[in-house]
Amino acid sequence: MKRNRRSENFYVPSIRKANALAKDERMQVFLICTKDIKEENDMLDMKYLRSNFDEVKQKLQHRGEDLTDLDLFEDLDQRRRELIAETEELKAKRNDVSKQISQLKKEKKDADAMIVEMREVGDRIKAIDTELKEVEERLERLLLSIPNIPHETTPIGETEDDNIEVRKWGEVEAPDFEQKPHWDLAPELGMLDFERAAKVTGSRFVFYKGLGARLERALLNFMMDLHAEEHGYEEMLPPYMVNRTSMTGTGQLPKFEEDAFKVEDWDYFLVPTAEVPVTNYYRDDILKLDNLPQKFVAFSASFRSEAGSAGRDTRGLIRQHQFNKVELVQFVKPEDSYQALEELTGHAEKVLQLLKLPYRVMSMCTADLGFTAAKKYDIEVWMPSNDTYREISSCSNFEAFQARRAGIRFRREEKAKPEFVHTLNGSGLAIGRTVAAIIENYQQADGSVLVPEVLQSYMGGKTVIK
RNA sequence: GGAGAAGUACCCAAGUGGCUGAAGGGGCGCCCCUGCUAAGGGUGUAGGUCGUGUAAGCGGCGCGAGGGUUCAAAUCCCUCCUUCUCCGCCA
Repeated sequence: MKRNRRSENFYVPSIRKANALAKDERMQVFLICTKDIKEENDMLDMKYLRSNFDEVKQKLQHRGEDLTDLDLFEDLDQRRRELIAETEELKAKRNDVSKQISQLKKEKKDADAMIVEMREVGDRIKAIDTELKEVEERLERLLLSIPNIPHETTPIGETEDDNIEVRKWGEVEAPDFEQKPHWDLAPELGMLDFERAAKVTGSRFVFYKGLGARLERALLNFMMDLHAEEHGYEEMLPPYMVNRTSMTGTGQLPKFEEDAFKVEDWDYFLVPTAEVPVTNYYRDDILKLDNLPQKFVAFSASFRSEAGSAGRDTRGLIRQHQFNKVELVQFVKPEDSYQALEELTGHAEKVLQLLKLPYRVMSMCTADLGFTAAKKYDIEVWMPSNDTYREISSCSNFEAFQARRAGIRFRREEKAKPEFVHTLNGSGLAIGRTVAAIIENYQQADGSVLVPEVLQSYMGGKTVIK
């Protein structure tokens, strides 16, 4: 019988397993496992959870999540270890006796009694392993459903109103004419066409055209250049579809499958953000210390089902099913991650500063943190049509949460034990929302839109769109 | 899409049921010899993870992945994944 019926390596096999299942069995697996996730990644370290159970539980309470399942942990964990002890004892015996059988056979002696005995042992091992597998799957599901633990500097709160403004940049000036929302102005200027996109695809899609398309492309190039050349990120263009294991690695799955677009007949998903492919780039890798930090800037389209957002931001570029985004991703040593978060946030802010768009930075409270982050800053740009600030970037430190799920580690020294890296990411920025902000903030009384100075060279010298 | 071939440790690679709980090279570490130096000799070299233990250690697992046959699987069977070659189709 195959010996590795359970996970010898707690992180690695799960990835392979999922990939192995990815193609021909995918239909079947999808049917069976959608609600029955078999990933063997865990979210919180089991040993850590075991010895700090009450503390973890208390910290998670601020997130307002249902934690009743968490109480199952201790029982499952104990049962798992009992079963392991049992099966391993039997396997040790089998290994030992098999050697004796081999020896007897070589000497042409009778080994039938031993063989009969081992047959029984084999059956018992099989039975125990079956139960063990079941227990481990339940444990996995449990661990995968536990959100990250908030950092101590994350404000404790119950709603988004408890988010804290960290800083504000730029002056918001009310002009002496009535500003049009971008969804009115841009179609008038021939930059965007929502109606035809609705015809061609459906709601929450858009055609960019003329100088609108040019502006989007200018922003994309401007942002990529800034981060690659000034901020030290390596440029990357990732796949727009990823497999289930990747989505699980970064924490979009198993809990939030309804938010993603799934490719029919494939166990692939359209990326909701470049974070997924870029972070999973190093899945199951052990990085060398010299290679840390690793910083990537990636452009991709992002696809979101916006399930549960029906009726919100129905007009304009703010909430589309598909939007372009430049994403910053970092892999860093644990002790550097909070400084890295400040830097990364600063890199995203820099874009708005150069575009001269007013913004503020909010520290997300425990209730608004999302499933995966330990700490998160949202950068919100001034949006005249809403008469308020709107999120244009989200910068998070996941600490080891994603690294643990995805098996991304590093070694401090040649022979040292691998440790989990910390991962971070942030939009730098969401391009569609930036276009909206520019159109609204840069519009003139005559209905034209000025081109921000830093973009003019990317726009073939154009200074105004009219 | 059709037809073939292959996946073994950092790399190359041997290996068709028990002496392989993985030969042999290369590389790398250490030691020695020699100042004939694009040289010679010796020696060491799974990594990881899980369980157990204060620890040293002990034990389980490991040959792309998953499953099966067997007392026993890198080795036999099934399924899948990936890579390569040829044909077809195609941005």
